Amino acid sequence: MQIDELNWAILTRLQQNARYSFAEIGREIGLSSPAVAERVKKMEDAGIIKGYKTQISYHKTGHQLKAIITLRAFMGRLKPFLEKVKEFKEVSNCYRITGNENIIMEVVLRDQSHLEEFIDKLITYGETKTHIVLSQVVEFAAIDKNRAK
Amino acid sequence: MQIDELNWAILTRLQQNARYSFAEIGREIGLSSPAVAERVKKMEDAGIIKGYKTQISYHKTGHQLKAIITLRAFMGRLKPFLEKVKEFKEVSNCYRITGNENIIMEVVLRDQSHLEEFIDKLITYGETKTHIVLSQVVEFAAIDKNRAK
DNA sequence: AATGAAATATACTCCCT
DNA sequence: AGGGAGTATATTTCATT
Repeated sequence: MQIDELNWAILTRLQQNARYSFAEIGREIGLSSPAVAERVKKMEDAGIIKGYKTQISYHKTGHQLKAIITLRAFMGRLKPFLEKVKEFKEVSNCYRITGNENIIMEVVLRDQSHLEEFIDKLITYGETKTHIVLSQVVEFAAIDKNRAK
Repeated sequence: MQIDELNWAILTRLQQNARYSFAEIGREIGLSSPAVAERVKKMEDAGIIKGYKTQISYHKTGHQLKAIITLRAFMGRLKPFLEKVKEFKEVSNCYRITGNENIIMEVVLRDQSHLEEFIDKLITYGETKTHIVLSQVVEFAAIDKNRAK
């Protein structure tokens, strides 16, 4: 499925604010609201739009720290980890990557003792390296048509 | 600001789907829609809710690869990098972290030549290490009340 | 802080082009 | 693929408790 100018205009707005109304988007790009709704529906069905998420502050929900943890899995322990990681509520994002480490994850934690606990849960799977997040410089930047320039 | 049971119930639903209507949330948790709207407004004002984002497929928007790149900045080059990184459209997320590397970023790229180009842009700022993302095991997991258990 | 009601706005469905 | 009309639903505002 191709993404034309109008669909990019829609995607730009929905990435900014997922609660943008179809009517408002339509007004801005010169389309009726059913037309916007139909385009959005098609982009959802095509998998271009994957979902609508609310970002919440980890800090204001009682979590003092965010960390990036890499894992270099022991022989035969990668698969069990991949099964288990979905159950770890601390993990916001987890990627399988190339390189010396197999896994990189973003975790949100109550405090340092919670970090300690969490690292302990990982030791049966592999060697870990922990990096505490000091600040977030860029957060969830939108993908735009000209990203690839 | 405290987050009571009802607010957690709202946050859970909005994290699942940012386009959930207040009326529907209200029906599920036993509140009128103005009550839900008011609670959401307060959580926005308090900074608990930071925004509503649409997730789009980088693959289906013409980007073949995602990578995690770490940067170990040269002396005096961290600050210039922090200014500049916001302009790099390739960067979705960028964190300042503790440890041997100062910076970790998630980047979305057209193809390998685009990766090469991008790494070239970074060489004046520091040493980089690149990890190609093979798959995403956990994506944007919701923060829930019991994450911290 | 929540409700119910009224006014406004939006979304959805259907038909037409 | 989009417009327009009609209906249903949602949001917003406000008075009340």
